[in-house]
Amino acid sequence: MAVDDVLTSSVDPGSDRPVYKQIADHLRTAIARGRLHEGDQLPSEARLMNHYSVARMTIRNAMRLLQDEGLVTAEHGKGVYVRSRPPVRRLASDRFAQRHRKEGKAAFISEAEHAGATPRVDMIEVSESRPPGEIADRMGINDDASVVVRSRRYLLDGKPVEIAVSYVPADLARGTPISDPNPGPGGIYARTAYDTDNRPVEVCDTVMAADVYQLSYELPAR
Amino acid sequence: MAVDDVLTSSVDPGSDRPVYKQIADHLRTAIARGRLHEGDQLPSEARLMNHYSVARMTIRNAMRLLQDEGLVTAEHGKGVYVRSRPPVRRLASDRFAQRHRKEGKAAFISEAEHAGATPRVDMIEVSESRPPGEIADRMGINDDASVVVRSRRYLLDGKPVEIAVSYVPADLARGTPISDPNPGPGGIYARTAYDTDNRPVEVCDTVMAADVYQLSYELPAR
DNA sequence: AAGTGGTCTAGACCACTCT
DNA sequence: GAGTGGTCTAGACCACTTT
Repeated sequence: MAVDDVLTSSVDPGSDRPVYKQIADHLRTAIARGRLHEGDQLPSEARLMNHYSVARMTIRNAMRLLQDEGLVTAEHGKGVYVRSRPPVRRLASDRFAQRHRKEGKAAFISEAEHAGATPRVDMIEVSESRPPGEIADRMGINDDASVVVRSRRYLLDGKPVEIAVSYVPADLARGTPISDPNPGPGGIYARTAYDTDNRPVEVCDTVMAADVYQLSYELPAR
Repeated sequence: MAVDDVLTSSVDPGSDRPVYKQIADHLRTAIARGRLHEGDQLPSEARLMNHYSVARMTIRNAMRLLQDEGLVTAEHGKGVYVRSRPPVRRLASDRFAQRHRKEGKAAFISEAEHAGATPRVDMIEVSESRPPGEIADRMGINDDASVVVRSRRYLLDGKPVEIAVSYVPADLARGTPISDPNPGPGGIYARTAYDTDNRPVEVCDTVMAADVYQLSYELPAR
């Protein structure tokens, strides 16, 4: 069995490198060298505990590392597998833009349901305040300028997978549906023509769960 | 103290939602609502254990969640802080392309040293094989076409932060420095003119550690 | 020395999947 | 029912930072 081929090495408890990282190294190398192929099941936690003679937490820390790296996925009750297919959702550059153009919510829900998950969007907050320094930089405005901040959280099956915070200059947003917690169908982009001159009209910070998303971009070599 | 303002709520052990996620929710909300500001220190693990009456692992799981979300950073011996500055490295779209154009290694090392970290690049492997199905799709070539696979791992202070695997059609790579494990100064892009026709000449999969990188893009609204 | 997060042990019970 | 990963407890020792 391929699973057993992997269990050939041992760890050095006296090493500077933590044991769980050494174990993760072994498994990562096994994947990189093709001893574990896409879709293969990794040895179970019990097996790995037994092989390396360590506690379960140590194995789980190693597994978490590989999950964070996107190399494997854990399936409750089944096992841990070498990642083969795109994960739940993939965002290519244009699709990404497309989704955010539609201001997320509706597109997120339809995509999630298509993937068989239960979506939820909550923590919708709208407030007017000063932008963080970095945001101000990116918008090319002053630190003490006023911006409308909109934040939401996206959940799949109760699990938060994305947090989006967008900033729009207050003088552009005031009195428009942007400053309404529920902008209605179409989202804020149903409004047109904010791009009358050359200044940025929105900055959106998006934080996504590393084990749920796979981002894919096409970049010019230049 | 701001730290104590956060410790106002309790968890429901009987809830379907795991306790550590409930705790993460509390802290996340505190950050979102501004009760914890950028740069603020979160309550220590000991404090949180005491407040929520849970084991340390439960607190650490909550913290890990927030770290994975990029909301906080842990500093050994000091504390956990609400993320304020860009993390170790930030990759804007063009800088990203730029770095990979230079084929990573040299740029990575100079950037890392500039950030005060000790860089290492290892696990450099070059082999000729069949592309994974998804890669073949992205390159617009057949599953049984031959590609040159180059993989490397980037480490900061011994911690792997990035894994890059690039694929180049074998007929383009064969006999060129691409198929040499050490392509010499300039990397493989020192070679010119692979873009004679319209087919992709390289696909590069990059996996980055979620708590080290911050990706920033500018996307057209279209 | 005291406080912090990092690693690790050795258990426990649970939810899920498969047979 | 057996096997799997998910959550949780209650400790321990360590490395790092600050006082």
